[in-house]
Amino acid sequence: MDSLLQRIDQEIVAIGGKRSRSRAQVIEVFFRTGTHVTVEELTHAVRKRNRSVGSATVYRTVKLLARLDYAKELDFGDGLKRYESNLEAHHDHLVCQECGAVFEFKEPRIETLQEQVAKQHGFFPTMHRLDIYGYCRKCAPGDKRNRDK
Amino acid sequence: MDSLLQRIDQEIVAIGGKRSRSRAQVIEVFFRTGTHVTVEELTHAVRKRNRSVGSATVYRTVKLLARLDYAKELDFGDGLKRYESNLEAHHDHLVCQECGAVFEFKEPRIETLQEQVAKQHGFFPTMHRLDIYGYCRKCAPGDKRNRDK
DNA sequence: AGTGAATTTGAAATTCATTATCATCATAGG
DNA sequence: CCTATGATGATAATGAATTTCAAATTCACT
Repeated sequence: MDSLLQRIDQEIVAIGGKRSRSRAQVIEVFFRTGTHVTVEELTHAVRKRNRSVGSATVYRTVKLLARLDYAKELDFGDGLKRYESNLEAHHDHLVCQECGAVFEFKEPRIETLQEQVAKQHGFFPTMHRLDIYGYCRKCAPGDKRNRDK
Repeated sequence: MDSLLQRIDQEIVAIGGKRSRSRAQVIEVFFRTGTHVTVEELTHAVRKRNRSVGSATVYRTVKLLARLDYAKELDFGDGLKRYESNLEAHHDHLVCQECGAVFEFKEPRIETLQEQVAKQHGFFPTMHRLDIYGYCRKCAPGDKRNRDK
């Protein structure tokens, strides 16, 4: 964990940046925090440690992590962006439309098919996003009345 | 096409709405327009016929179509929502990060795997979104220098 | 055709996440 | 210790999307 922070610090220096206390705190909390965080959530978590950190810094830091490929930007269509660590292997998401819970899954066969499809279209993929929306076990509707809310 | 508009009109009446000239124009242009339109594009297209249509009406109409399941809301992560007709069979998207072109594809085997995955997690899927980002044939980079822009 | 209740409209105002601005502060190299 | 420059945090600005509201339109009922 510390070595991760060091590594990131080095990369920041390498692109002409300086170290800073606030940013280091944001980064550490980000990697410790559960995944799929919104900036607001992350800001709140960081402020528990250091009340003075402004949300602009959190926005900047999380964008920086995404630029350095340590974080991935997610968007589940509810109007706010979420971020997750990009250290773990690639995975996709199951998003519950009722309670907002997000589950992760891996399915290498889907990845394979995606590459095939891209190739068929003369397309050079750099990344993809697969989100499955629906109802998790807890929120599963016995009937369909929930649907239209 | 006319029967489609009639059918939609009937549904609107069924949920307590009234017919209106502007909305009918928006709906017609929407179904005639190429797919993946932004609200801005659609507004512009509608105004060619009827200068007086306001963008609020376009926003409202396209939301209404989505509610009635005639349109699908898309989001390719560039900050604006896009809409496409929901009449055609389901398909997914290849999005070029360079020129913004969007290509559609169908891959039933991916759909099947998605349902398997959902079932494995006790998840009840209602829809999904698969977007593959990368470079289309035209924008394909010979080297990797394009990547970071 | 006329009336009235209800919906829709377009313009403008508002909302809200995100980004930019800017004066001040912190960092790091000399 | 000095200085140049990047980073910060408060605040203002941006921009897509939504809401407000008075005026216009629709439509069921005469």
